[in-house]
Amino acid sequence: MRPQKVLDDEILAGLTKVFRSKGYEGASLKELAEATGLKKASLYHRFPNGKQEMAETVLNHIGEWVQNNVFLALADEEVSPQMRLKNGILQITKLYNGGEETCLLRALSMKAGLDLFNEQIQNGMQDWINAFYNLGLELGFSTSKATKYAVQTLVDIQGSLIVTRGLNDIKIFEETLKKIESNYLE
Amino acid sequence: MRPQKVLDDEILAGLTKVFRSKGYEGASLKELAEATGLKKASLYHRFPNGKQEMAETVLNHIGEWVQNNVFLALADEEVSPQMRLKNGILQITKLYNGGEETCLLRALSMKAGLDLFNEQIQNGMQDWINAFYNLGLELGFSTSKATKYAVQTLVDIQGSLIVTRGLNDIKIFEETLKKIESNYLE
DNA sequence: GTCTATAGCTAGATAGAC
DNA sequence: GTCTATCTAGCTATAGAC
Repeated sequence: MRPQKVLDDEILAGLTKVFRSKGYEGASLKELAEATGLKKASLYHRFPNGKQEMAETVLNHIGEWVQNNVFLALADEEVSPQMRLKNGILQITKLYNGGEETCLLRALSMKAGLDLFNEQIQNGMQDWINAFYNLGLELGFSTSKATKYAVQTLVDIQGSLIVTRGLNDIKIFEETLKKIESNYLE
Repeated sequence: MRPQKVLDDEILAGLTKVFRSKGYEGASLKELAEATGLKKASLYHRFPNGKQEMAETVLNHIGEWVQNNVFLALADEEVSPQMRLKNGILQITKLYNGGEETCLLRALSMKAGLDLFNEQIQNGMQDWINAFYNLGLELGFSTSKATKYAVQTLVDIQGSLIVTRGLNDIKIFEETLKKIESNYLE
């Protein structure tokens, strides 16, 4: 068995970078190949269903990362709800590289991507809301307040990433994370 | 002079619909032609610089609409600041068709579009912030509070449109507009 | 498992008849 | 001003050598 020229992690990192910045239709196989260091044909060996499978794999991989880092921090029963929030927000900062990176769910949310990944996008967003909903309950919120705050938190994250990119001003993302934290803790 | 087969308004409407839903790279000339009712070659007659010019035209056209409707309502000195807000939000609902339509600035905000339309997108977003900043001042806010609220309003609009699409739940957009209104008026 | 080469198609864009 | 026809380049995807 010939050794893999590129490790799986590097492949995933390359695919992720391209899909995040270019979206589904904007990501060409040429770019995906260059970003992973593999040739196009080799990519098809790893992902027989082509571009769609590559995007699905990236979606699942980021989804797992969020589960194992963001949501785990938010639900960690070892520490206080206040501390969970702080830790969760730290993981969110990491996920979006301080506001430099866009959200993959959003990047795949133009018409073509939405049609293909409708379910993953919907579930992914619902998971975010659920994670913050549960945190709200732990902080003593009513169910309706917990829901309201959870939805607003997702709106804040998505909106601030958009505006951060549009205005090329990372402070908007940073301030929004601070606002989310103080929202829950006041 | 041969009569134009399709009125300019219909052409713009078709281009707008496609760019909004598909983004810049996702919008193909085939689709743009079908949506406008013109053949590709005819589109090139109207827009000699091709797809980029079509997107620029749509950007400018929506920008003007926003100026003449949303911002005008928000700045109308004939009525009270409270009423301006109500009217402005009505225009925003119209702009996004109650949450069914995405924001063009966002649709053109993936890498390729950002590179081409950086300036229009940045100016467009800054205009939104300025409009709400001025409204805040009229309501007696300090400059720092007015800035904070204006940025948050843009974040709310962009974020709620994303989450509305992702969850396929238009109530998120509706509730966000209500929240923006009560934010300013309480 | 990776590569070169290429198929088959669609993209954006143009020429020229009417 | 609109059309049919076509160009070239790029796309996704596959074949087959190593």
